Amino acid sequence: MADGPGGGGQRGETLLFLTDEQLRKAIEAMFFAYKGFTADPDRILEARGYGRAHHRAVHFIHRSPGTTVNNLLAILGVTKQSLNRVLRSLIEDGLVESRIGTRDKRERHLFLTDAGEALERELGTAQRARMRDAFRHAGPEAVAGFRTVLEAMMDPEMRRRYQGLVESGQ
Amino acid sequence: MADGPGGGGQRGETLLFLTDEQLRKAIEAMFFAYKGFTADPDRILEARGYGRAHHRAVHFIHRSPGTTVNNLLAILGVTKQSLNRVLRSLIEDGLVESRIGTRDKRERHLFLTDAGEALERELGTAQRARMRDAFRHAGPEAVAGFRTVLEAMMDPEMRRRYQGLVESGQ
DNA sequence: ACTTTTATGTCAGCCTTGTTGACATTGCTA
DNA sequence: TAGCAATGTCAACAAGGCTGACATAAAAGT
Repeated sequence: MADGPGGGGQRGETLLFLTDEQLRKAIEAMFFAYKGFTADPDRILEARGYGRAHHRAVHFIHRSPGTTVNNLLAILGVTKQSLNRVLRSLIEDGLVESRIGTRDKRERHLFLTDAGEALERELGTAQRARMRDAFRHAGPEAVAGFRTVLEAMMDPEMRRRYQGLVESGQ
Repeated sequence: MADGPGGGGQRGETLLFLTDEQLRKAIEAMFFAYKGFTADPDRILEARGYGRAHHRAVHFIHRSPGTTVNNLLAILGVTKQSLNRVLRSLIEDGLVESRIGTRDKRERHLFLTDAGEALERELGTAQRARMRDAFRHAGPEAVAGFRTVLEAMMDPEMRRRYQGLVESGQ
């Protein structure tokens, strides 16, 4: 009972006394933080006539070069029609290249062109800068806690996918 | 140098060695977690023919009953036309009540009706349950870190607004 | 060999939710 | 009384979700 705010014991099966009020604050924090999280890329994208959907596509193609359309669909969790609209404009603008698969010729493998990499760098640099500043202000223990909570908040399937991405790089 | 991943010293002016790789993981965690964060409310809203914008309006009216339209505009960060569309449907459906201000009769003070409170409860319960589960799995230190990082990630103006909300309840 | 399934692309149309610009009303304030 | 503030509303547009339907090519199964 002398555990400080939130009470508790060990990680994993902790007994936390969380009031609705505390949870509501966390919910609002998530809302406001996500606004900040997307603010910088949004500004850059707007100048180019792109939106958040383009950013997501560029990001995941950059981090997994050669990924297939189906892979991307699963990660982004949108319909192929929605993704295709975005992908088409990126290909037309010369930011993404789509190569027919060698093993399976039905698949399209997606790559960023030099121009695509340049945009990714611009977006990623801005977003990482914000994240880095937040991390520096919060300190290392906070960063660890942040990642832990975020992972616990994901849908199980997304968490699996996220952790798969983290470990294997594909 | 035996500080574990991320290195570092004390909070506030910590020296963190953050690789782009680590930051990219955090960025993806934020993306996937936000999906989970909104997933449950989205399902409930869809059944009622509402969207996320309705949820946000209902949430902030619930937490600050009697708030004005201008207040809500500032918190949500959208145009009045966009908010008005959502607000109008909520009022028409009898979830929100708009009362003319007594001191300043130009202002409209917004309240949830019983039906509005019922919807808020349904949405809030689902979202808090997810947050609570995530917090329990992560443990108290993680929760503190989570909140700290989120706050640091907000735009300064939004952080001011958020902290104002937290402390005064208005 | 034939059939089915898979991967992808595309067209059309709809919805929510954001935007800008213009304009009207009411009421506070200088 | 003039001007500014708070709100509502109309119109038009864009991004990015969605569904449904259909087409093609290639792999896989029988």
